[in-house]
Parts: sequence; C-alpha cells; structure tokens
Amino acid sequence: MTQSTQPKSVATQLFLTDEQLRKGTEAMFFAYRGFTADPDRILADRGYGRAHHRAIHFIHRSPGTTVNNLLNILGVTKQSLNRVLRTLIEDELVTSAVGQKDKRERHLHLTPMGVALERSLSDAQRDRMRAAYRAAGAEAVAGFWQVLEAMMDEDMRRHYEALKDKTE
Amino acid sequence: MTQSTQPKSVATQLFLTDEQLRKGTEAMFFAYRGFTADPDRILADRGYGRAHHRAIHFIHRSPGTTVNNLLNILGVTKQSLNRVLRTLIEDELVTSAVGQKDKRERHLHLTPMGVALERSLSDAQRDRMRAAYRAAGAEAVAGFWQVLEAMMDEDMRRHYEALKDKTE
DNA sequence: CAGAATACGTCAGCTTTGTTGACATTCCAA
DNA sequence: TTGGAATGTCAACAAAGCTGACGTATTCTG
Repeated sequence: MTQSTQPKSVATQLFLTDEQLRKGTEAMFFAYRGFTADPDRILADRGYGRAHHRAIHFIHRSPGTTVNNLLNILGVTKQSLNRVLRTLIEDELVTSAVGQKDKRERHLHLTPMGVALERSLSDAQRDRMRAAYRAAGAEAVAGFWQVLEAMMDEDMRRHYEALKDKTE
Repeated sequence: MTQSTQPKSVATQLFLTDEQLRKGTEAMFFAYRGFTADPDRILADRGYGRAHHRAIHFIHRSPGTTVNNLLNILGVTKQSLNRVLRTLIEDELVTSAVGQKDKRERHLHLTPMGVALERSLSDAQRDRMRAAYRAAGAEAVAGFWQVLEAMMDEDMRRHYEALKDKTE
C-alpha cells in the first residue's frame, strides 16, 4: 500500500508520491550533514562538540536566558546540559549570574571570548547557507522555510516563533 | 574553501541578511528534531537507535549493497557501522552474504522482518513529511528540495543523485 | 509561618554511537 | 609468488545522551 503509486486524484495524490516523500527524507539526511560539517571542524579543534555549539548559539541569541529555558529549547536533560555548561564556564566562554528577581535562577551570557567563538561558528555555517540560498533563489528559500516550519513539533515551533519575534 | 563566495551585487546582498541566515539555521535545528522524532520512538521500543534506522533505510534502498558502500553513504567509520550491522544481523533483520565475485565483500539485504521494520519506520516519518508538504504546498516543496540539495557537500550530493536516479 | 514547589547543581551508572588501533582474509599487480 | 591494497572484525576508549537520587537555595501558598 505504501509502495504502489496509484490511481490519482491528480492534484494532491500525484503530488505526494512515496518517491517524493522518500526523496525528502534523504535530502534532509544529507543536507543536515553538510549543515553541521563546518562548525564541527572548528569545534573539534578546540575539544568541543555539537552540544557546545547549540548552547553557545542559543545563549548568544537570548542573552540572560536561564538554564531552565535553555533546557526547553534544546530538549535535553539538565544533567546533560550541565556537563556542557560547566566546561564552557570553566573555559570562560560563558558566565552564569544569580538572578536579581529570582535568586534561584542563573542567567547565562557569553563572554567576549564566547562571542568570538560564536561568531566564527556562525560565520562558517552562514557561508554555506548563503551559498545554498543564492544557488536556490529567493522563492526556493521561502518554500524551504515553510516546509521546515511545518515539519516541527508544536512546542518547537513555539520556541522558533518566539525567537523569530525577537528580531523581526 | 569549497565555495568561492565573491561578487557582492546589491540584489543578492540585500536578500541575504544575517537575520535570514540565522532563521534558516534555527529552522533546520528545530525541524530536524521533528523529522527524527517519530522513528526514534519506534526504535527506542525495540532497543535500537538512529544509527540502526539509517542502516536499514539505505540497505532497503540499495539491496545487495556492500559494507563499504554503506560506509561512504553514512559517513561513519566501518567499526561504528559494524557494531550496528552485527546487532541487526543477530536479530535477523539483515543478512550478510559473501560476495560471489569478490569474496572480501559482504552484500547486505533486509530479511522480511527487516522489511517490516523499515516499513513501519518510514511510514511514521512519511506521515509527518506528508503533512508538512501538504501544509506548505507544491511550490514550497520544490524550493525546499532545491535549498537542501544546495546545502549538501559535493560527495553527499553525488550519493543523493545516484539514489535518486535509481527510481526516477 | 510551615511546608510544598521550583530552580539549579552534582554524583553515579548506563546506553548509543562515534573514534583509533590491531589484525585476519582476500584480491591484484609487479 | 609475493607484497601491498582493500574489506571486514574485534577491542578499547570518548562524547553526549539518559535515569535516578539527593542537596541547597529560594519562592510560593495555604
């Protein structure tokens, strides 16, 4: 039933063949590899991994964010995030400050060194995105965003939209 | 390095604001989570991980493929792949046959049980893709593919195209 | 105000999945 | 025929997830 491309209601059925769905799956797989390849190289040189990149990215994006908020965005356990955060703080890329209003909270910021690393990581990643966007064109990019947004889980889309609103 | 990014004509430059590039980064991150979420649940129930999914997917896609070929597609070390393959073979989801022509090679196939698991995994993943495609529309999907393809590394794109040709 | 709830950190231990290194087998070419 | 690639396996280690348990502030609430 999944394999047979069949009698079609030309408009929607033809559009959603198994072939096209599978093609999208493989495209996502191969593209994601490219997407992470450049930052991964930089990170490896300094003994960090992708988990460090994610933490740095979202702290940069939401300076002063709390540990708990970061947890929700990243979708990992606090033990897992803590391990990463600890090394980043030790290495003086991130600072953790007790909250003014609620002293249980810790507010996270990048240090100048952290900002510099974030910059080099996102520059590397952006170069590839820029090239891809340019190759594909403006309309393609609009479609790209639409499909990605539609693919997110509900709560991830909430985070995504919240971040988007911060700068638009 | 790989990309000779250069001339800055106003038209393209304006189009590629940092905002838009960052938006794409975050969209990829959040969407990829959704993309893997459904199969991950099924896999976890059976004690497998994402690595098993990838192996099963590409063996299904290229029956009789060799370990070495799979290695190139997946981009991991043979030792890493071997571990996954060993459990799949033990669990009788995959068979490994000594090559006729070259006895160093092992040709991989899914067993009926393997096919059944592949089916349930791809069904789960496809449901989400289908919904996303439908929500975004045909034009958006075309753009989605274009951008993803442009984002791949050169050699990944080669694999991608080779697979595409098999069924088109 | 006492106790429950929240935010954060940490210890211990386990799993998946990546890595290198060492090694056996097989093929091919000089 | 022999030495070097190529292919695949076994062993040991590392990164980064996870669960569970617990300690310590701090805040909220009945």
